[in-house]
Amino acid sequence: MANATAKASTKREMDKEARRQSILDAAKKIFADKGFHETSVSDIVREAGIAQGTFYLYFEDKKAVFGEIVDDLMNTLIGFFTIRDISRIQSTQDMEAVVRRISGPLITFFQENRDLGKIFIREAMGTGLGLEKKILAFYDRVIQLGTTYFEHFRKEGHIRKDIDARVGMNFLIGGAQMIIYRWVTEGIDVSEAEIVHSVANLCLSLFQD
Amino acid sequence: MANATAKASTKREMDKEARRQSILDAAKKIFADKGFHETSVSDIVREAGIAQGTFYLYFEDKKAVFGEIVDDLMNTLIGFFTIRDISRIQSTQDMEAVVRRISGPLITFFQENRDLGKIFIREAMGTGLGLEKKILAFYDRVIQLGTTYFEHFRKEGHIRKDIDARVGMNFLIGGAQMIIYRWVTEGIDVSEAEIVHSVANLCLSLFQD
DNA sequence: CAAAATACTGACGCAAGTGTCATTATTCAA
DNA sequence: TTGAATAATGACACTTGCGTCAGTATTTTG
Repeated sequence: MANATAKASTKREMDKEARRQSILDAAKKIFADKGFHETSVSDIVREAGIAQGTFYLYFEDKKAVFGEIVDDLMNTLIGFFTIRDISRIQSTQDMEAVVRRISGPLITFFQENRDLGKIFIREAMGTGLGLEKKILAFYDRVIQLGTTYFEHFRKEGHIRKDIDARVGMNFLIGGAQMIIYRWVTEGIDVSEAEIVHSVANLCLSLFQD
Repeated sequence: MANATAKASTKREMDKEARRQSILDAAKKIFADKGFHETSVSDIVREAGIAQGTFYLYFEDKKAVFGEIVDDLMNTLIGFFTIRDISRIQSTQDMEAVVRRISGPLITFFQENRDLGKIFIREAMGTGLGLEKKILAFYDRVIQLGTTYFEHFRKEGHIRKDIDARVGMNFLIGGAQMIIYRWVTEGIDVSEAEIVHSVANLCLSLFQD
C-alpha cells in the first residue's frame, strides 16, 4: 500500500492481467474454431500476437489455458442456476418464472458467447484431460440445485409425483444442452425468445402436473 | 463360384475379416478407455497382438478405424429407431408401447456395449475428424423418424399441441443421451428396467397430453 | 543516467507417434 | 516339393508440435 510503489506495481499487474486475458481470448477463438487437439500453441500465440515463449510465462501449457476457460465458464453457469430464497417462491406461476429466469440468461449468455458454447459442449468432455470428472461434478452441482427447487415445488404440489428428481434433472440438462448446442453451432433461424420459450416449456412439461 | 478356388478364397477372406474385426475390437476397447487422442496405433496393435505394419494393411490410419466404429454404431442405432408401419399404431397405449419398444433395446444395447456408448457420446463429437457433421446428420435422421411418429400421434390426438416437434426431438435425444452416458460411465446402481422405465416416462411426459 | 529488475523473443533440442518398406513367414497351386 | 503369391513383421526415417533458454528489449529504481 506504499503509494508510488503500489501504483507502479498495480500498473504492471494490470498489464500482465490484460495480456493474460488476451491469450485466453485468442485461445477461446481458436479452440472453438478448430477444437482442442487441432489447436497448437503456435496457433494461439499467432492469434494473440506474441512469441511462443511468452505464452509459457502466463500458462503452464495448452491444457492449462483450456482448463481455465472451462473452469471460468462453469463458474459463470453455476451463477445462472443459483436462485436465492427459493422457499419464498410458491405458486405454479412462480415455478414457471423460475424456469424462465434460469433459461433466459443462460441462453442469452450462449448467444453472446458461441465460442464458449462450442468449447464446453463439443470439446470439453472428450479432451482426455482430467476435465471429464470436473464436468460431471459440475453437472452434479447443477442437478443438486435443480433438485432443491424440484423438491420445493413438489411440496407445493405443482409437480407430478412419479419422476425421480435426479434422473429428471439429468434428462433436462442433456436436453437443454443439445438444443443450445444445435442453436449455437448451426445458425438455426430461431430467435432467442423462441428458444427460451421452447426450452422453458420443455422443462416445465417434464415435471409439471 | 469355382468350387475349390471359391472355398479357398472364402477361407482367406474369412481370416482377413476376422483379423480386421479383431483390430476393430481392440480399438474399441482402447478408445473407450483412453479416448481417441490418447490412443496410439501402437496401443491398438499391442492390444490386438499384431505388428505395427499389419495395422496399415487393414486400415488407412487411426481415424479410419474410429470412423468405421462410429459408422457401424450409427447404423445399428438407426435400426433401433426404425418402426415399420407406424400408421397401424393408434391408441395412447400404443404410443407408450412405441416409446418403450425403442428405449428398451436401445438401453439394453448400451448396457452390453458400454465401450461404444463412451466412444459415441464422449468422444465422437469432439475428435476433430469430419465426424461432427456425420453425427449431426445422424441426429437429424433420428429426429426425422421421431417427427414422423410424433406427427402421427398428433393426428391421433394424443399429443399436446404447443410443442415444436423438431425442438422437442432434439431435447429428447439430448436428454436420453445424457442419462445413458451417466448410466454407462458411472456404475449407477439402477437396474436396466428402471432406466428404461425412467427414460420412457420422460419421453412420454414431454409430449403426452 | 546507469544498472538492476522485469518482460519478451524465437530458434532449436527433444519426445512421441506415424506410416513405410525391406525382409521374413506362411499359404497356395501345380 | 518348389516357387509364386499373399500376409505379417518391426525397425526406422520422418513429421509435428512442445517447451526451454540464452539472448534482447523495456521498464523501474536510486
